[in-house]
Amino acid sequence: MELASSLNYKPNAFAQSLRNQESKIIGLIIPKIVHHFFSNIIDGVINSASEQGYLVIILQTEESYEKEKKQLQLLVDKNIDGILLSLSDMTVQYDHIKEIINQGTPIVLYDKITKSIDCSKVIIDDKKAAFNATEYLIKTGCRKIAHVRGPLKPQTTIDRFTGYKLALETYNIPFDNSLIYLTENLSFEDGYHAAEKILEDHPDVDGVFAFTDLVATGVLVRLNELGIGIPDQISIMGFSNWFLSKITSPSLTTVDQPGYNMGRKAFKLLYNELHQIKNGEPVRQEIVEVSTKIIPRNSTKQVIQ
Amino acid sequence: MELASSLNYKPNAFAQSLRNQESKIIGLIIPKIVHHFFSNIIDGVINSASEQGYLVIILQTEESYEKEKKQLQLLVDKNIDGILLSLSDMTVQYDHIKEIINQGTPIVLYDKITKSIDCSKVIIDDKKAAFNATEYLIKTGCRKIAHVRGPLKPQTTIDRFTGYKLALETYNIPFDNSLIYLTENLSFEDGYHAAEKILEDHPDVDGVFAFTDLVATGVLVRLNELGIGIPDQISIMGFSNWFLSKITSPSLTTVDQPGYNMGRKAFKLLYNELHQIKNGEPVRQEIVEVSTKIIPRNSTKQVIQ
DNA sequence: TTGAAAGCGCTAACAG
DNA sequence: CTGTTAGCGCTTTCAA
Repeated sequence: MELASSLNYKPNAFAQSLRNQESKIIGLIIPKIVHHFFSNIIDGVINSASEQGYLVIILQTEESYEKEKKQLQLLVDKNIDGILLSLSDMTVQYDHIKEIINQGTPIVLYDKITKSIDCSKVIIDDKKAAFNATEYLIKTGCRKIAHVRGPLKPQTTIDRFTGYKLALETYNIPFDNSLIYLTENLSFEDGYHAAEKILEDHPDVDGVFAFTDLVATGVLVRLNELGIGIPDQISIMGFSNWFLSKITSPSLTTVDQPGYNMGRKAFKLLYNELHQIKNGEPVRQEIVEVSTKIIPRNSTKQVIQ
Repeated sequence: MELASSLNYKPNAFAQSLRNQESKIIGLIIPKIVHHFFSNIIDGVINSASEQGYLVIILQTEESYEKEKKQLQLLVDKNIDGILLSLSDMTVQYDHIKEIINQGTPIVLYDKITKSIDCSKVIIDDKKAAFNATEYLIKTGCRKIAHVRGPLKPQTTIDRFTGYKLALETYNIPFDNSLIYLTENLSFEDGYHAAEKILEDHPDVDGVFAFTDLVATGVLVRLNELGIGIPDQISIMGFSNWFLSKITSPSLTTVDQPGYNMGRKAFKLLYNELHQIKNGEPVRQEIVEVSTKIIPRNSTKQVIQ
């Protein structure tokens, strides 16, 4: 041993991997890296992984089903030990994922998940969070609340829409389908244009609940440009607590979605499975729910007591 | 071959790596993932890497010299084929990097570099870009321009400071050291507090050139709060063209620093070296300069013709 | 307790 | 041109 360290011996990672059938590398598949929420996820995953001696390969799906399949295959072909995956918005069929799990590579889903796959997951309760967000708008006096939602298929967009609807029902506000605005890309521009349509269709709207902060920011900037008072005439509620929500004028009230923590939890679940597999223990699927909370800022009015 | 594909044969990546002494994995070391500029870098690197069949392991230094050393070692121990590195702000000594290069793992520096290491680099001309930014403020009528700079040691902060100073000289504006504000973390909060100090020390300042958009945004938000007219009383110039600079009120004039492209170029340089090494060709160091440009927005006045 | 050897799965070299 | 084999460097097993 002394000789080894005096010669500055370092074991060869390839040979170790070949022999032990493990790489100490995991894959992290993300829809889009440049989104603030997802870069927080990456941060959490990388930090907790490195605490356990794992490295992380990152790939993006850019919301494409084909890319999701391709990136998963790349990771499996490299014999990584496990995968953290957030589904692309285009993914509605899950055989490619189930197959990988069946072949022995554990997958943990986070954020954008599906009930159709039996595996560990890290989620937030989107329905509850959207309910709370909408309820908050109602409690600040809003009565005609538009919802700028995302694409039809993903579970998150469905759940947040459902939560919105449920809050209206609970407070006896009639649901009006023409107040629902569908956006495809969940981009700043989508929000920007949605704002115009909302005003055109419903000049008397007094609140907007957007699917995510980026969209909410688009709405906010456009309403500002059009001289609409925020929150006096129209209140805006975002979702995710992106960094930018702190610096809009007025600052954006939003739902905090703790990406860093979700990243850490997701790695933890994967690590546990890896551990169980190595020790020949039965693998326990776990579903961890991370809690959200409303961050009151200045795009909404005071709650009426 | 038919039999192989009918049995769905996939070569074992561990054995391939062991045999060929290459992993087709590269390492990317980044100061802080959650910064918009760096997530663009990641995006560019991952995309161009995957075009050539390479995967990317990402690690952060969080501006710590110790972490930089540690992360480099982790990558080398995993036998990755090469490393893309942006120096931490605390790194002033480069032996750990030179040693890795000497032992045969190619390193390409990007963004935060040093002249002391002889290797391929992707840079912008910080001095020129800062000169242009300051010149732009002068041409819009500013005469008393504060500079919120970063830490003393990194080359980028030095170069941008030098460019600022040079522009003042060129336009016969006396340099005043009390207009230089040092920030340690280059954070939103740093800018926020700097704004207060600037006003306190120099109520007649008419322009602020900040080291980066995050700092500029902090300045902008605080000046807004204090009722200062932007750009009428004080103009603000950022640096990097982060996404958030588009959505501040007023929107922030800034210098576009093309992260995505820099990421692509950096991978390209590394790939070329890898190629040259494999073919036994002499390795050519290259220094690629990516051009920047000013993005005029509403935190500055019109250029006086 | 220490030491030797088999084998992980591939590729490149070499023999037939 | 096809088929066999050595060896990459490690770990684990088995023998001494």
